[in-house]
Amino acid sequence: MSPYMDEKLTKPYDPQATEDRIYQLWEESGFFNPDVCVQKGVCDKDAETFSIVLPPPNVTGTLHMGHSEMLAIQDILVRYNRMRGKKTLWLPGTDHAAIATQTKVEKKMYDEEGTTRHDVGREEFLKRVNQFAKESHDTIVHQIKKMGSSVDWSREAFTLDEKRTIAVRTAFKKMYDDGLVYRGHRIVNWCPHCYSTLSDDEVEYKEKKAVLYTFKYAKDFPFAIATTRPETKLGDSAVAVNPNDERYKAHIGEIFTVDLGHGAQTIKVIADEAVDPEYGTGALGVTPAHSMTDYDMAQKNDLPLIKVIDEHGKMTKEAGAQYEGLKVKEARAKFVQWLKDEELLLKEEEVDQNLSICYRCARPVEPLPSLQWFVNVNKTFTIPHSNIKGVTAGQQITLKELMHIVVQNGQIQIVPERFAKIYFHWIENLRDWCISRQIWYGHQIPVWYRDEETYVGVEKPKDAGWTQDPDTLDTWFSSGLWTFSTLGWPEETADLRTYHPTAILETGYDILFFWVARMVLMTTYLLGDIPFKNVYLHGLVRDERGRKMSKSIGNVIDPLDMIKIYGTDATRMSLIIGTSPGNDMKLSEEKIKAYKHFANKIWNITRFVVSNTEDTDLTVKPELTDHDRENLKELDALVADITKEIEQYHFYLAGEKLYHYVWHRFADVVIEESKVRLYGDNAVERSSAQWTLFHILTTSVTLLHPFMPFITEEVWSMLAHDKKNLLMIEPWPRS
RNA sequence: GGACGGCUAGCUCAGUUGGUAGAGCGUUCCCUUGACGUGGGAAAGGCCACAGGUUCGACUCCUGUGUCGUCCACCA
Repeated sequence: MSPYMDEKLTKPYDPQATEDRIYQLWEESGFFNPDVCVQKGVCDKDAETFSIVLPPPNVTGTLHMGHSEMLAIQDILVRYNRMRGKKTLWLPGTDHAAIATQTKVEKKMYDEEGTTRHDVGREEFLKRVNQFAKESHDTIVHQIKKMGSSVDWSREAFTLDEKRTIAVRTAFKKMYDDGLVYRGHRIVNWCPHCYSTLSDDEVEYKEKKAVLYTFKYAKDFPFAIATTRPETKLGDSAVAVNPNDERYKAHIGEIFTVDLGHGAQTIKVIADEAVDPEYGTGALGVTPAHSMTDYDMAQKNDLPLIKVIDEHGKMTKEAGAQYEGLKVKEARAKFVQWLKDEELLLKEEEVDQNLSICYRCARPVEPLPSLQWFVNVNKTFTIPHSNIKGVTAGQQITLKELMHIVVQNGQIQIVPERFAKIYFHWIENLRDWCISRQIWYGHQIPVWYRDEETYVGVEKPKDAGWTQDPDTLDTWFSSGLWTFSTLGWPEETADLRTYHPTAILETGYDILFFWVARMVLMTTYLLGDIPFKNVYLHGLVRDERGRKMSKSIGNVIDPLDMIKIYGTDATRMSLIIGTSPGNDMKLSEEKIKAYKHFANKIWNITRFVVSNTEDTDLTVKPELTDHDRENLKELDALVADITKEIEQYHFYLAGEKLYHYVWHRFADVVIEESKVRLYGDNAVERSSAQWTLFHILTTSVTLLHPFMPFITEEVWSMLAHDKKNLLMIEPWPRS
């Protein structure tokens, strides 16, 4: 018991002088690591576990408010459960973020030395990316610590480290052996600028004005077609009409030979339900090589693919000598001119078009045929064992079905619930997942070729003459394994047995498909289990006007700036209160400031309580007045309420209720009423008030700890009680 | 085209088993009271988007409309 008030308490609360010191204290205690907690008796060896994996931030990224929000929510969950006596693990790591990182380094190289990756070669380029990632890694880790995150750094992982590489290759090989991974010549989303494939989810859409051209393939062709991409028509092999369209019915099955100025081209009239008779002329030029839907029609009707656009976004030889090498737009102008000259062009009109663009560079995506690796989501395979409700070992099942069933049967609960519907809808529309990328940074595909042979394995084949597939895997392939690759899979480690499935995955709704769904896919397939029992989706942090925070608008609020000015606790509270799962939040500096005031209030309450209880032995509970009994009853009700709200993931409510209680009940009412009693000469009233104030304060900071870990830990250390432990391992109050 | 979400005090948002509404910030007035002016006290301010329906009673449930936004699909 300290007889004197800590000197710090005589001054206003200074987060800057407190937070780093406290974080170091926590780290040194080892309690972020559940093994240490077991060793030191903080929790039982057989205690119930609570585990979450940190959604790994991009290794080359910097902390933004979205990260802060996610770290705050997860830290609340983790600290709460640790205090509840669970064996609690929060496993951190970073993501190599293949294309994002590669692009960053390429840009840096180009800006600084004017070189491209091809100038320096693959090996040298990767050396540079790795170096860059390594440096950047320390920045993001430091920033995660600044948020107060109680993650177990001893278990830190990286999606591209050695262990994760083994996991990725093991997963790939298993899928290959089961026929779920295949190499095929398919129409893929191709970004000529990034020079790589994109998955369907990486394609975004933008409304744009476009010209719809109506023209005939030839003067004697019986009808016209309409298109916004005339240049692709050089690769047409059919024209499709609706089978019920009376205008064209008679022509179905006819075959025409036309010449669009680059030689003979065979056009067959086919029927397909997908054709809308109302649009354009009701007849659709089928370009199997450069349209997903046209490709499907081509498959059904056995039509040839004529690739007229190449990977650089330029016309190929097949488009004709006069077009070869031209950019798409140039070719379009030239071909339209040709149509005009030939008097084949009937109409030009402006229409709205939904243009496919690359999510990274926002440039148009070219669908084109390419030899790539895919995950087959519709192929049945035999699941060797299963912890999945409704699925038994040995059953025939598809990846799609697995993804669907674990949410359908409630084994995975999504908060807010409405996202389950969105998830199901996504699965329904899901096509095979293109997983190969033509970039260098990432997991190189574990496939080796020698002449006509193909070898798939975890290790490179021993004998000579093998060449590894140059492509790398979609970054989400490796992050899909995250909940168990971080725990040691494919080895059957104690961690894997203890902490998997994880309790909850907390992330932004914007990566529900990219990541959450892929984790479900990988885990159900590889482990026959779920990756997590709950999914909590937070909204996006926007600026005070509801706009996305972006560098170009200049409306970015940097969490580190806010931490510096207002402290981490205030920043965390501002991201928790007034928000609800799945809904975007608007953040302003004013809001953060308000919680800085709250931190100060806690500080001043502490000063008041400490200075008025210093002369008393608080370990002995005195006789309590009825009034104080009422006060404690109210506190008990608060404990029950806060516990309930956290259990239900209502952090915003728990935080708000704590704020309200501490300020407007405890400070404004209980403390105010206590003054007369503390300064009066009734000994019973006085000691009852002292004990009660002290008890309410210790309970309040305990309840507040998950939300505002720094100030509460600091206050705890200055209270004159017999509890020497850190607040972070103090048992959660019972009501 | 389909689905989903928001629409509650000037602003940002809560409101979970239906009983005519709350918080923060802001505004106005008062208070150098011995924890705190990063404070305290008081006050103003809302036909809870609109229209129907269920009900003794609806911000809360149902139907429809409007509006803003998001996601998905896609017409070439």
